[in-house]
Amino acid sequence: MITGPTCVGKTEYAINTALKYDAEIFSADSRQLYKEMTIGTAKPTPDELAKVQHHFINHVSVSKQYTVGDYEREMITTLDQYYLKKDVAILSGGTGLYIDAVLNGLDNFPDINPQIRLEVNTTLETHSITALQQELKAFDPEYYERVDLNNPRRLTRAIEVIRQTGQPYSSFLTSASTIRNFEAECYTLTRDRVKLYDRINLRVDQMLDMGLIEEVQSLISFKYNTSLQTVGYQEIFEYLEGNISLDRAIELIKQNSRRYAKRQMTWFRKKTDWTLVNLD
RNA sequence: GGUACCUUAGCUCAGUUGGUAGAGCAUCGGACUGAAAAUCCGUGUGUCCCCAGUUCAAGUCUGGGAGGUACCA
Repeated sequence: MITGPTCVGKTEYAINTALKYDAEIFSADSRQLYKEMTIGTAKPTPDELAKVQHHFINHVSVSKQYTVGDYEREMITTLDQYYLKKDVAILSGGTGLYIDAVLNGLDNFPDINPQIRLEVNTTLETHSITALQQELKAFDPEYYERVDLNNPRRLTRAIEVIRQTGQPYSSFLTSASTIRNFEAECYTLTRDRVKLYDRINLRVDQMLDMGLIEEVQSLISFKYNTSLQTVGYQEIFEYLEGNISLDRAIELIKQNSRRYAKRQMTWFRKKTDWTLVNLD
């Protein structure tokens, strides 16, 4: 497994590693999954994709709602098949939750009726987050004590599970790792902070040269889909709608990419058994 | 050259009647179990431009200086 913050150089490193071990690459990137998002997600180039077989890149359409659960199930099925013919697989990407899902598995949750999520979101909008907090306190006091009570995403998730199943959300959490039929060697790529930020800034400028604005323009009808809740896209939407200048949009993309990188590093820092590789 | 206004955190700025300073953003740190490039939480000792004066006490009042902006010549 190869990970690291955005723009650290995972793509190249993964390809070289894959070539060395005669392996194929399995992406753990929640945005490169989408077919229509290419420039803004810094996907591997066609040349790079041709060098090594890639999986889970250009995997679904932006119009689809794709979840970590979908990802875990499909990945495990795909890997089971893959290991019949090859010994080494390279898992590469920067989405920490997706990596955990593959390596350790998620707990089993029932499928949620989409109608229920809509209802929970309606509660959130028509009342306030307080209503969700109270509901959580009543039906899952244990989780109520632990969650960020101001985090609407976390509360809606917990409440939708509670409403769907009639059981506390926390009752589904076991924190037990799923036993996989493979062994993982984990590497976190890093760079000096300042150099990483320089690379991010440069790459954003390159995305613009490659036609980021046109790509975002073509996706404007999907603006509210989960897939498009993505750095590089939301800012350009704002520019296209005349809310901010292009310079401001570019500045924001750089800044939000930096913050994203920082959040990734926070996530990876906890994984003390992963080997750090400084590329500087 | 004259007049007015401005100079406080990396940036934009608040600072009431004098009691040694605080917001937003940035930065930095953290959380994270099917929306995760999402979402949420926490984080501010800075020659208050400089020098002198008044005062028990000056970011705040007075004088001088430096820099900036606008208008008038």
